[in-house]
This record gives sequence, structure tokens and C-alpha cells, in this order.
Amino acid sequence: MASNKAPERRASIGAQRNPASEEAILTAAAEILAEGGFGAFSIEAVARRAKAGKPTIYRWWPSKAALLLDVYQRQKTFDAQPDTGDVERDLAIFLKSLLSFWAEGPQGNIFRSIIAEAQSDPAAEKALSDYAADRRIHTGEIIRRAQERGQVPAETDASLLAETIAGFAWGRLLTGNANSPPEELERAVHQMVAGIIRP
Amino acid sequence: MASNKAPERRASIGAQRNPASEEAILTAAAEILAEGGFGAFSIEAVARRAKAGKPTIYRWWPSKAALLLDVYQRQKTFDAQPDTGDVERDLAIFLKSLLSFWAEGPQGNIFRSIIAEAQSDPAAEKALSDYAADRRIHTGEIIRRAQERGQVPAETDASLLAETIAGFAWGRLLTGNANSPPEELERAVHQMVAGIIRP
Amino acid sequence: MASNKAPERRASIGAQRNPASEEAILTAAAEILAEGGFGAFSIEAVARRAKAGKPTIYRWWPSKAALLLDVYQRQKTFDAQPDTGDVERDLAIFLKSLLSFWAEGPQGNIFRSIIAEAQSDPAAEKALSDYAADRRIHTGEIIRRAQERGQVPAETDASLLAETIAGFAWGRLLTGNANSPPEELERAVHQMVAGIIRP
Amino acid sequence: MASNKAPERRASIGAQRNPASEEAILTAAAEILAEGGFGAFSIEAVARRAKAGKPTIYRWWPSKAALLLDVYQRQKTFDAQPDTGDVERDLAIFLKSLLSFWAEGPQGNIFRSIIAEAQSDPAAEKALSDYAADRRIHTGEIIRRAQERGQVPAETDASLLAETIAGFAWGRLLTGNANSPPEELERAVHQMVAGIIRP
DNA sequence: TGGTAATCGAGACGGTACGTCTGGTCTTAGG
DNA sequence: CCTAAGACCAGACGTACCGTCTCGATTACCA
Repeated sequence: MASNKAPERRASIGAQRNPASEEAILTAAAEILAEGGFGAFSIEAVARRAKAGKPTIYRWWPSKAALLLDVYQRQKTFDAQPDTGDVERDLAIFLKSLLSFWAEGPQGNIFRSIIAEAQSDPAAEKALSDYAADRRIHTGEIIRRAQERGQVPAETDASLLAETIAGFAWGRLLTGNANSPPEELERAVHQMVAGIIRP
Repeated sequence: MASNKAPERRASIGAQRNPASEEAILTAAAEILAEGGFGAFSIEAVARRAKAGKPTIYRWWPSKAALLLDVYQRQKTFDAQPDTGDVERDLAIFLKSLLSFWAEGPQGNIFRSIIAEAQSDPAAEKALSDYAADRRIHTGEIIRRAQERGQVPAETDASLLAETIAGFAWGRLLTGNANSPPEELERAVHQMVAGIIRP
Repeated sequence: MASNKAPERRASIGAQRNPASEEAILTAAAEILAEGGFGAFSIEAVARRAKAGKPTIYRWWPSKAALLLDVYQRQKTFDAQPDTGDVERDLAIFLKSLLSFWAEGPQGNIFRSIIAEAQSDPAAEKALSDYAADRRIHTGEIIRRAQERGQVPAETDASLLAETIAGFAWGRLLTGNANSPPEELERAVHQMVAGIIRP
Repeated sequence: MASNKAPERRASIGAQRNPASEEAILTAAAEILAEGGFGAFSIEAVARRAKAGKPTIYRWWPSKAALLLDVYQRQKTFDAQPDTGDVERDLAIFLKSLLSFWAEGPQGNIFRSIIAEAQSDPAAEKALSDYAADRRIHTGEIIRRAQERGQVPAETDASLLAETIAGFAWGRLLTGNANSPPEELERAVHQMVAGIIRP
């Protein structure tokens, strides 16, 4: 991605964090995840590619998970807040955008890695849980706007629906099915929104 | 005549798989996962606890993931097929049972490990994807029964709803929130089933 | 060496040693040693190539060393007993023949393997020591003939000279220098026989 | 402030070889060879006894043979250069000293191991061959001194005689007969030096 | 003539060691 | 006090052999 052929040593710049090192490390980590997935991701590999010392990494990121999260948040530019005036359409756009975002760039691989890491590292689990809650609030805005419009009853739990949609997306990502046909996703959203009970 | 120096050794029973070894290995693996989670799970550790040789494990389970799946399927006795005559109630029971099942026994930890492993091992990803599809069919039966009763329209995609519910459960499990208040789960199912659009 | 393309299984011929198996095993062992040296030699490899069961090998040869010795003695056709009437010439012929014999065929590799094995297996050490003593007697005949002719004093220790020559040959073999120029070997023998003290 | 959980650990001393580790590894290796011979010698065992990581060993000694040679040269204090004024006496002292040196200390076992290893590892073979050539030059000095005195003709090949004596000693060592009666060794040297041809 | 006994190939068993990789800690030398 | 570098111990990885065991079959020998 970022070409990295600096022939010169990247020495200390004194008693402070060297932004060039941070940059090189995050870039290297992202490239490794994009190229080889979670299996290829190790602190050793990152240090090797970034031409950094392992302690430099450990100094700033206490765990593999912290580095992963930093990489994800740095890359992440996904911020779909569709507002067509129709909640179903908005949510369908959101879901389709999220899965394409994961399927097309390296971010899908990175986020999968974070989830994987969270299954054995409690700190990563906590971070992931917090991150998910935050995203729920964010996504919930779509629904809250519909509530303000009167399209959705006030007693609807926006967070719970946001969680439902996110859970669906996670399931696809984690089983290697992030690349889903749009119609299917639209159908899924339609069922969530319209319900299935015969009127 | 046969000297009995090591009476507890589990020798070969000829050119065929020894069920006692298989048993010991699966049991050891399950115990390790229950006690220490995925972080403590290694082929070495399993071999040590099962008093088996590493090659014996590799002979029958080509990868860590294969062993994990075997352990999960062996333990798994969760087979809720509630049939109260009301689809929402059935699905709520299903979701609550699944999450309790994961929260209370070791199976939650084991399944989390499988998902984690699937993020770096393509074979595990495939196995997980297949397993999920299979479970979807199984869970879909609840909805198909409702369709036969006329409670749910025939054009509803049962598999997609099953996936939605499963995705929700995965999300809770993977963020360490398998232990959820039942009312919340009921509310989630209610929204999925009844929809959120104002009539 | 012996072509071995028997498509049929080599079954038991009753409660007795099957000569076809013995043959196949010794042939396979010799071929492996000739091709890959001691490093490639393992009971597994022999069993594989001979299409024999490991227990069949262990039944008849209690140790790797026993098999090695059997292979060596089966191959060994070196039996130089030159008798030109001149002891120096006889011994030079003997030494040159021995080293060519080792350098040209597989027997050099096999004998090196036996010596190597003898360094960690006491049984092999004993067998090697006995074998060496036996060969000493054999080689000593050359000198004893010279004593009978009156060319060599009666008090000369024939066995000790035989050992000296054998030791020289071993040294060359074990350092990978079995392929020595004949003149050098003649010079070595000349010094041993004629002495070095100024008359 | 520095937690002292494992005060006896031998940590890194920076980006450079830690002499304490080298010391511990060589000592452990020597002890294992002295106690159990070549059969007990494995990198695992050395690492275990030295409380070192295997990679630390592989970092500095690329092969088992390299470690063996280092151990031998470190132990080796045998440096007999007798100078009595009589070449036969000098050589007899040399041979007797060498075999006692091998028979009494661990060095015999170590050197046997090196020879054994050289039979399957080409690098070890080369190292052994070079080492033997070097020792030949060293031992040859005894003979060259005699040549200067005029006791031995100038045309005598000192290296070849040194090789003869060394070969004799190797033969004894490798067959487990390092512990030889001195008279026998004296007789052997006498024959080599005085020749056997009737005047 | 039928039962016993030893053989055969095959291959699984619990183990040990291999040589490599990574984890996380520590120290150095230089800015 | 930071930086790159890299050594340190620890231990998991997946593979190759070790020597032992049991299997089912195949025969020779003996009752």
C-alpha cells in the first residue's frame, strides 16, 4: 500500500513517540492483514516489515488486540448514514454498504481478526463489546430518525434492531460470506422491518 | 508372562483406530476448552492431558479446527425444537435456550473457539459455514411449522429469519454477552417477528 | 539392485521365517545405505521399501546395528589375500584394494554406518570390535607368510601391524577420504614396513 | 519496581551474545556426553539441562556437529609435545597420553560422538577432516624435530606417520578399547618406527 | 483332517526429538 | 527517555522415527 523503501534507519527523535514509527507499524500491520489474514498476523511479522523493534510495538500497544483495533479504526472510513426518508431502504443500504465495505477492502479481514482475537483475549473482548455498542448507537440513528418522522413507533428498541442487523452482517463475514447478493440482503432487511406475522 | 510395568498405557489395538484414544483425546480437549478457553487450547496440551502422542491426534484430526468441531458436535446436545403453537413464543424459547446453553456449559467457549479458528483457517471456515447452514435448516423448521399452520405467509424466507436469529446469538456470544436477560431476548424476537413498521 | 516389482503380497509361509522377506529387507537396507548413507537409514524406511512390517524386521534383527552388520557381511566380497612373495607389496595391494572397495561400492557407506552406530550402541560396539579382531587375524596372514619366508622376524607382532594398517584405512574412510591416491598409500605402507629410523 | 518473579532466569544482555548462556550450554552438553554418551545427546536435552531455549542453541551452533566440536575443543587440554630427544620415545608418550586422555575424561566420549556425527552430516565430516589435518601437523612436529636432529631422514613423510599413529588411536577408541596396556602401545610405536623388515 | 502356532503385512499406539516460529521481556548503544 | 536491534527463555508447531502392540490372513506342523 504505502511504499516503504526507506533505506535509512529510523532513529529515536528524543524522549517522545516517533510518529514515523507509529505510521510504519500501523501500515505494516494493515498490509499483513490485507495480504495474509489473521493467520499471518504476528507482532514479529509486523516488527519485521515495519523495521521496528518489538519493544517499540509493545510500548505503544499493550496487546495484539490493541494494535488490531488501532489498525481498524485508522482504516475505517465506513460511515454510511443513508437518509432516503424510508427506514427500510435506509437500513438495506446500510447493510449492503457494510458488507461490500468488508468484502472489497482489507477492512473485512481486519475486523474478522479483531473478533477472533477477542475470543481469547479478555481485553480485546471488552474493546470489541464497547466498539459494537458504539456502532449500535450510530446505526440506531437511522431508526430514530424514522421514529421522529413517525414511520416507526416510539416504543421500538432502535438499539436492538441495530444489533440484529449487525449480527446478521457479522454472521456473513465470519463464515466467509461477506460477498452476498444484494437482493438477499434486501429481503433480510424487509423481513426484519415488516415482520413475518400474517396480518 | 506379559510384564506389567505400565498397566495404564493405552496401546494399539491393531491397524485400526483405537476408540479409547479417541475418547480420551476428545474428553481432554473439551476439558481444556472448558477450563482455559481457546487461549489454553493447543495440540500439545491436549496430547499431554489425554496421555496421547501428538501424531495420534494429527493422524485423525488434520487440524486444530477439525478437533474443535468434533469436540463441539460430541458435546452438543442442544436440540430445542419448541412447538407451542405460536411462532414467536417458539423462537423466543429457542433463542433463550441457545444462549443459556452457551452461557452455562463449556459449549459456549468451544463454539467461540471454532469461530475464532475459522478466521485464520480456510478449512475451519468452510466447516463452520456448512455447519451454520445445517443449523439454519434445523431452526427453520420452527418457522415452517408456522407456515403450515397458516400463522406465517408461505413466501417468508424461513432460512433468512433463522440466520437473523442465529446472527443475533453469535453477536452476544462473541462479545461475551451470552448471559442476557430473557426479557431482552423476547423483545428482540418480538421485533423480528412483528416488524417495526407502524401499521 | 535386485528388481523387486512383485505386485503380490508376501504373505506368511507358515510358522517359519520367510526367506523372501529376509531377502527383501536386506536388499532394501543395502539400497538405502548406498543411496542416502547412514542419515537416510531407518527401520521405517527399510520396512517401507521392502514392503515389510516393522515387527518382521524387529523379529529377526534386534537392533539397527544387527541389521547393518548383516547387510555388510552379505555384501562383502572383499577378500584380498595377495601373495607376491614381498610383504610390502602384499600389504600395499591390500590397503589399496580395501580403500577402493570402500570408495567404489556401497560397502564403504555401510561400514561407516556400522562404526557410527557402534558409538552409541554397546552391542554394536562389541560386534564391531569382534569383527575387527577377526579381520586382524585374516590380514595378519600376509605377515605370517612373510615370517615363514624369513622376510620378517618371528618376534614381529603381526596382529599389531594389521591393526595399524586397518586404523589407517578407517581414518581415511571416516573423514571421507577413502578415495586416496595409490602412491600415497604405497608410501604409507613403505614407512610402516621399513621404519623411519636412520640406519 | 522491577518485579522479581523469576530471579534465576538468564535474560538477554542486549543485542549481543550472552556468554553466560554459551557457558551454560557448553557445560550442559559436555555433561550429557560424559554421562550418557552420544545416544543421550540431543539438542532438546542440552536446552533442558542448560535451561536455555532451543533457538538460542540453533542461533549459535547451526548443527549438532558444530556444538560437539565446540564442546570438544573447549575441553581439550591435551597438548602433549614430548621432547625427550628420542623420536620413538616421544611418539610412544604421545600415543599413550592420547589414549589415556580419551579413556579417563569425557573427551573420549565426545570425540567418538563427533566421528559418529560425521558419518551422516557432511559438514561434520568436513570439520572432522580439517581438524584431523590440523592435528597431523601438530603431531608431525615431533617427527620434524627428529629430522632436524638427524635421527630421521629428511625424506620421511612426517604427516603420514602422524596419520598412522592417529589412525591406530582412533581404531582403539572407536571399538571401545581406548584403555590399552602401555606396553602394547609401545610395541606398536616401535614397529612403526623401526620397521619390520629384517635388516 | 482339523486345530494350533508361528509367520506375514499393515498400521495404530505413546513417545522423543527434530528444527522453526512466535510470544513477551530485557539490555544495549545511539540520538 | 525514546529508538532500532536483537538476544533471552519458553513452549507450540507439525513431522519423522522409535520400539511395541494387535489385527486378520496365511500356512506348516502335529495330533
